[in-house]
Amino acid sequence: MAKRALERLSRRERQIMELIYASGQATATEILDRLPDPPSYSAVRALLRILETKGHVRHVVDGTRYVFLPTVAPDRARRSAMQSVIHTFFEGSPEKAVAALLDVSRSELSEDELDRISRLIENAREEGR
Amino acid sequence: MAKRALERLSRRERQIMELIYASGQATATEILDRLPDPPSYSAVRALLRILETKGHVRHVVDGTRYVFLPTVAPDRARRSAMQSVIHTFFEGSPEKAVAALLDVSRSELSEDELDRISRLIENAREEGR
DNA sequence: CCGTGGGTGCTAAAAAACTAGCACATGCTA
DNA sequence: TAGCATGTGCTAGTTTTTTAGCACCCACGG
Repeated sequence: MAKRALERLSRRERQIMELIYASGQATATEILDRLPDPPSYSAVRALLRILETKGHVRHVVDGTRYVFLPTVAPDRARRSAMQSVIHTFFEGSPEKAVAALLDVSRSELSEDELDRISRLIENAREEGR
Repeated sequence: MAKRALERLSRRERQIMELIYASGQATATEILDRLPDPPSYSAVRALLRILETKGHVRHVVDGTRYVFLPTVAPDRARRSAMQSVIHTFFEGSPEKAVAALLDVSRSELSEDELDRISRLIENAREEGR
């Protein structure tokens, strides 16, 4: 699969991929429900078929339905998404990205989470040595 | 401007917006140079005109050329991008996002930067109290 | 003061994306 | 077991996107 594959998708394709990434997996119906300006059910299925042909998703059969999954491992997808945001919006600076991240989610972060995040940074520091 | 506006853009429009966000501003020529599968110069200009009509960019005149800028303040755009990534790829968990972020950019982070990041977290902690 | 290089706007047409609807399969239940 | 609900594949058509090319404008150097 080509790098930065998300960049090359059409609008709908991308919307669908994001939903699938967000849920880990999804059926046509679920996707239809969550899609903004929802098209027809048929249209969603057609898009899914295209995405499958292009290699972005695969499906497994669950009873009578198809459940669609990303072909790229979640872990890889995440890193690649994060990298891409850092590059596009933060001039490649992880520091600025962390700042924005904390800012955006300040209210939802508990003490515990902040602790764990601190620890992550400590680890990074160790490994840098 | 509607929220999550990036979601609604066509493929080329999105590619162009990302380039403009990444550079802060850009001319048609610059965009053409950086666009993957570059179209014609004319095509880029047409897209820019559309983006301007839709309110995503504005231009200022620089000598004889147009320089295009995002209409959304960089700061807002950044937060919104970060929020969106957290939601789509990290199940809404800032902690997981930070982990990935550190992971991805481990090699580029200096001691100093790590220090500054630690301080950001301390601040967040204070404010939480 | 004319030609050239580098701009711009606009339009028409090609290409790609998107969509609806039909035909068919399967499981369930009255 | 017939009917219904819920699936799927496919095709053809519409709509949107993307594109090239033409007409024009201005600055500048010879």
